[in-house]
Amino acid sequence: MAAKSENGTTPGIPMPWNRPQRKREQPSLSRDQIVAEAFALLDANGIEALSMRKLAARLNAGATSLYTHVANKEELLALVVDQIFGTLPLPEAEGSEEPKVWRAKVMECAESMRAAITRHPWMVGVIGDVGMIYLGPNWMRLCEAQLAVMETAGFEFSEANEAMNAVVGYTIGTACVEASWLASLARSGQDEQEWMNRLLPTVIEATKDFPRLHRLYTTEVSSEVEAGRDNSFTRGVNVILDGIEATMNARRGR
Amino acid sequence: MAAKSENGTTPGIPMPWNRPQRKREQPSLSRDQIVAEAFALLDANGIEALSMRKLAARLNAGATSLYTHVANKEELLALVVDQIFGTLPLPEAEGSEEPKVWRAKVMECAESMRAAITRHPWMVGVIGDVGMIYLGPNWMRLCEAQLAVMETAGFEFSEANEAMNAVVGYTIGTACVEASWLASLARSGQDEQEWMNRLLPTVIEATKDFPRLHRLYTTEVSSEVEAGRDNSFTRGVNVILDGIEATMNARRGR
DNA sequence: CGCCCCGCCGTACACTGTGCGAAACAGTGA
DNA sequence: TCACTGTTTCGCACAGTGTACGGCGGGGCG
Repeated sequence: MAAKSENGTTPGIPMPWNRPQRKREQPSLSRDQIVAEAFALLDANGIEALSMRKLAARLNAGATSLYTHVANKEELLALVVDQIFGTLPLPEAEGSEEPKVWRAKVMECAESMRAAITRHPWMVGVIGDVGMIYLGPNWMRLCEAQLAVMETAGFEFSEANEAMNAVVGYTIGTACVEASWLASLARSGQDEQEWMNRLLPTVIEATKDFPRLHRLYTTEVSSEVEAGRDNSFTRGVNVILDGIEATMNARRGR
Repeated sequence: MAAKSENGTTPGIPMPWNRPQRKREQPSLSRDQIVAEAFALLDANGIEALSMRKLAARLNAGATSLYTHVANKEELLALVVDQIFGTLPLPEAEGSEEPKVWRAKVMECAESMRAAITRHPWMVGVIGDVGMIYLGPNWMRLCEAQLAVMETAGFEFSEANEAMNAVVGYTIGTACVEASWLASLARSGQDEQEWMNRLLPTVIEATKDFPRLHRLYTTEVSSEVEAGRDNSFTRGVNVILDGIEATMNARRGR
């Protein structure tokens, strides 16, 4: 009773000199720190390396402490994803009147978006868990900028929206397929070329009944896979841009 | 002692007449059954309703029994996904020489693929976990058929491949965005229109700094959201097909 | 009959996200 | 100085997860 308040020899009683003495030594935890560390963890070891406990350990914090800054894991992931989109360069609308200019701007935007997804392949596993990604501020900023480009290029509002959806849809779809490949590649821990060499025989065997795919895999993919993917993507976007431009010209013509 | 072997009144002692009497009554468990039941579970309650234990319970089996038929959960998911692609109609190549015909065929293929994804929105959360989906037999059959259509339409091999990638990429990307929306909608348990009405004010508030998006959400989306998505998708595919056709015409012209 | 093999399953392990209540702390007013 | 308040931190616990392992029991074969 008196022992407790006065000398405190009872083990576990906090005394001034051995007290942890951290007077909230840092802000200690902030949403930005958490997001940043989660990002690092994801980039380092993929999606299954991110658990609330591991993340908290990295931050020298208790697992459940995170929940004062982040509602739940889903929200955390949404924040991380939107932060990625925040690193992409925003296209500027000015000077987009000429076809070559806006095409280049849209192309660059698509390429950087694809690069972001393939550089962080774990994103593919995240967009499924997280609804509402496309309502994040950075994502919206990106969309707004791209719409602005299309509008100053001379598109009507709904045309611009359609065009953007086409490009963005293609970009996300392609990049997701690529990223799911890259993610399973990262898990295997092997070089892309080497992993390809190991996998190719199986694929060729599997495509035995499909002559066109067989030809595709035996001839096309054989060398420099990465550059091949880059070129393929660029051509795909160009095809879409052709379609978009044709649409606008048709409207002007009539 | 004697009671045990002779009259067996002790509870739990197996006696011939109440013995389970299954002489391996069925194959009892098969890969197809497992996949089918997993599919049902996923369709009923989404991705987080599928655990090996729950699935096994549905099949009156022990949890770990599944592993004799399926390597792990990832493989199971891959099987389920490929089975979905197996239900899609295969386009036939014959008669695809005329532009209207092959465009219609490709369009139908894209639409059915999108329909499959949006009807089973949990797929979005799966394509991330599972690499190698696009090496499943049914998926490959689909690709082969689409390539055949493009080739008889007069495209060169690499052109056909490019065209298919463009359409498929756009389809997957768009459908995934839609499905992620639909999945979070399914979790909310509300009607799409109602959920939209509840969400729209927030979105409009959030887009305050982005005039074009603001306009988009205040005017465009207000009514009949589902039909709107359908039309938007169709127009997107048409834009891409325009681009593809232009590419071919350009080659013929030179 | 005995043997082996293989499908089945109970148990166990390591790990997950997160609710709850207690603690530690900063700030305020008396 | 003290009590009180609101916020942040965290240990514990719970209900689950995927799946490795070892045993069990029955069918097929010698």
